[in-house]
This record gives sequence, structure tokens and C-alpha cells, in this order.
Amino acid sequence: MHEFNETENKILDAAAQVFLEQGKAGARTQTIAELAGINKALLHYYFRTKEKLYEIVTERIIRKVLGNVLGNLDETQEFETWLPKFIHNYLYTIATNPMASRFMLWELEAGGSRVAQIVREVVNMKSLEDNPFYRIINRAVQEGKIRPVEPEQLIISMIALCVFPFVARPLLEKVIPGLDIRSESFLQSREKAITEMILHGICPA
Amino acid sequence: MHEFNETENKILDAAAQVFLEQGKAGARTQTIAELAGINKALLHYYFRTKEKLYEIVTERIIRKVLGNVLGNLDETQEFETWLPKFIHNYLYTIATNPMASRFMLWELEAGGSRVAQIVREVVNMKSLEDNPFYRIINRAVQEGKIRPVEPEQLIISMIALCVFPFVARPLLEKVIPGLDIRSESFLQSREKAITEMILHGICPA
DNA sequence: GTCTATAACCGGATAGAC
DNA sequence: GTCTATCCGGTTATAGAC
Repeated sequence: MHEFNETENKILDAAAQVFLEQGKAGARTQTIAELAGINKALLHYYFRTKEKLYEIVTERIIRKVLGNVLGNLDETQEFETWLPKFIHNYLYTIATNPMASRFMLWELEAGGSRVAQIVREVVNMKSLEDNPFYRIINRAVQEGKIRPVEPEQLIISMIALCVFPFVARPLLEKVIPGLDIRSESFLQSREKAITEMILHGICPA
Repeated sequence: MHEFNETENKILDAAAQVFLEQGKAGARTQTIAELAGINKALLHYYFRTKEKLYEIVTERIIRKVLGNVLGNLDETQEFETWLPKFIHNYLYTIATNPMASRFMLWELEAGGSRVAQIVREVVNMKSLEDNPFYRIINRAVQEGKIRPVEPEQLIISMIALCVFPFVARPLLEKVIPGLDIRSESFLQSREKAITEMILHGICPA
């Protein structure tokens, strides 16, 4: 990754904010320039085109978040200690990086290739069997610690349970009165609910 | 809801397709007009502006899907028969209406007010306690059929587990080789995984 | 109602001075 | 490196004939 000078960083910060609020197509280079305290021409001088600027902005943020969440999965831990830690880290990383979810959604709509590429890089895997998730789950199954679930399904479910509230946040907060997805109390409830659901479902105690 | 004549319907169908592929900002009225077999002027004659057209298109599709999924929740059924039916219906409704997920995401990004309004209308609820979901879960808890979970959390989890694979489809299919989210075999696996996870988690049989 | 032609506008990108 | 001024392409929207 490049090093950026002070002006470039001002532009990148402003761009992140405006892209986040307006979307790629909706964002105006004029607005970005104003927010950065410079003018359009300078923006083009540094980043050539709006498209290029967008790519750099989103890639940095996505890489940072995915690196944190997927970057160092410790396969050596026992499943029952690993899972709660993973959930906690995932949940709080998303909560403290609200931009990442939206950018990732937009990338999904654009086909998802760039995110997929980043995922492959940070997870550093070649095949599915090579995936740390997959290995951790498979080992737990073989050791009889969990039911013989399909690893893909469990992986998808873990991610879904963590990510979805943030993706659907505006809707959920409007439909469920008083809900505040980013509040500490919700995060704690959510963490507990996810861990318990994965470990025990809703069967009576 | 309005009735639309033949030309209007041609425009609406074309618009749905183009908005879906290009997004609201990316869509060109020219493209929509061509696909509908008419010209831009006529499009404006019927719908005034692109903005207005977009609102009508998205509202119709979202209303249709949400109506199907949330419209007639039968509260009288027992929880353990109700849940699998709900999951099945939800999953297959999303799978057969791929447009709805994307439009709903865009609406979320736009603040989610319109979807929230539609949700309130089709669920026909005033407060959270008025929500059929909430009542079904609360009854099951009181009858001791399930653990005393927080209803909001369980509702969010159910929706998350169903919706997420479709939202993240492009990424998942790129990262997990050979995965086809919309295939019958994936849908069956997914349905089983969701139902089992909610009912029993992953505790060993 | 439906078309062609065009107006009016907006926004990204560049030229060129400093 | 940074600015002002301007260009130019593309897009929505409308005027006006049929």
C-alpha cells in the first residue's frame, strides 16, 4: 500500500465521508473537494478520476476491517473458546467501523470481485479446505464437540448473525421502536444471543 | 394502488430491469425507454421524472415480497410447526424474487423510511408487542417450549439467517468455489441448517 | 398518445496561469 | 502544488409537430 501525503489524506478522508453519504454515483467531486478544503482540479491532480479515488478509498477501509476480522484466526484454540472470541471481535469491529458495511454492500452490487480478492488475500487461502474456518469447524466435528454440520452453512450463519443488524440498521431501528443497534446494551444482547443460538439454539434449558 | 395501462406497464417492467442492473443513479431513462419499446418523452409523459418512476417501481416490488413473507403470519399455530413453515416460505420467496433484496438494500441506504412504512402496513402493527412475531415467540416462551430468549434478538436472527446469503451472494459464490446460492440443493441445505440452528444450535446430538 | 428535435443543465475533467 | 476558468460529454426534461 502507498504512503499518502497530507493533502492526499485530507482528500481521502473527505472522499470516504462523501461516498459514504451519497454513494459512488451520487457523490460530487465538488463536495469532496470543498470538504477537504481544496478544489476539484487538485483532486484530479492527485487521483486522476473519481473512479480511481473511489477504488482507493473503499479498498483501504475494506482491507482494514477484513484484516481485523479474518486476518488472524487462531486455529490452535479449542472451538468452544474460539467461537465466542470470534463473535465478539467481529461484532465490535463492525460496530466501530460503520463505513465498512456500506462500502462492502456496494462492492457486492458491483459483482463482489474486489472484496473476494481481498478476502482471499487476508485469509490467505487457496481452496475451501484451506480456509481456517473450515478447518476449525471440521476438527470440532471430528472431535465430537459439535453436530456434523455442513461447514459452509455454519460459516454463512455466523457471518449473517453478526453482520445483518448493521446492514439492516435503518430499517430495524424504524420498525422496532427504541432500538439502537450501535448502543452498548444492544451489542451485549446481540453477542449473547448469537453465541447461545449457535451453541444451543432455542431448546429449553 | 393504481391501475396501469399497457404502455405504463411496459415502462414499469423495463424500468424495474434497468434499475436493478444499473442502480437508481446509474440507470438511464434512454435505456429504459428503448427496452420498453418507446422513447424518453413518453416516459416523462407518464411518470414526470425518473425519481418518481423509481419510487413507483421499487414500492410495488417491495410491497409484493413483504406482503407474501409477513402478510399472513398465522399466530394460532404452535411454534414448532410455525417456525419451519415461516423459514421455508421466507427462503423461497426471496429466492424467486431476486430483485426485491437489492431494491430493499438501496432503500436501506436511503434511510429505510419507505420500507419501514410498508412493513408497518403489511404487518399491520402499532407497537412491538402488537407484532405477530413477538406474540408467537412470547407465547412459546411462556409455555416453556423455548428458552426465555429476547424476542427482538430472535426475530433479527431469523431474518438474518434467511436473507444474508442472497445479499452476500456475489461474494459468497466467489469465495466459496462451486457454491450456487439459488440452486435447489443449496436452498435445501440452507433451510435445514437454519431450522436446526434455531431449534438446537450445534450442540452434539 | 406518441414521436423528433432540442433546450437546459449538471458534473467530471482539463488548460494554463501562478 | 495549487488555483481559476472553461470545456465538453452526457442526461434529464420539454417544446411542438403529428
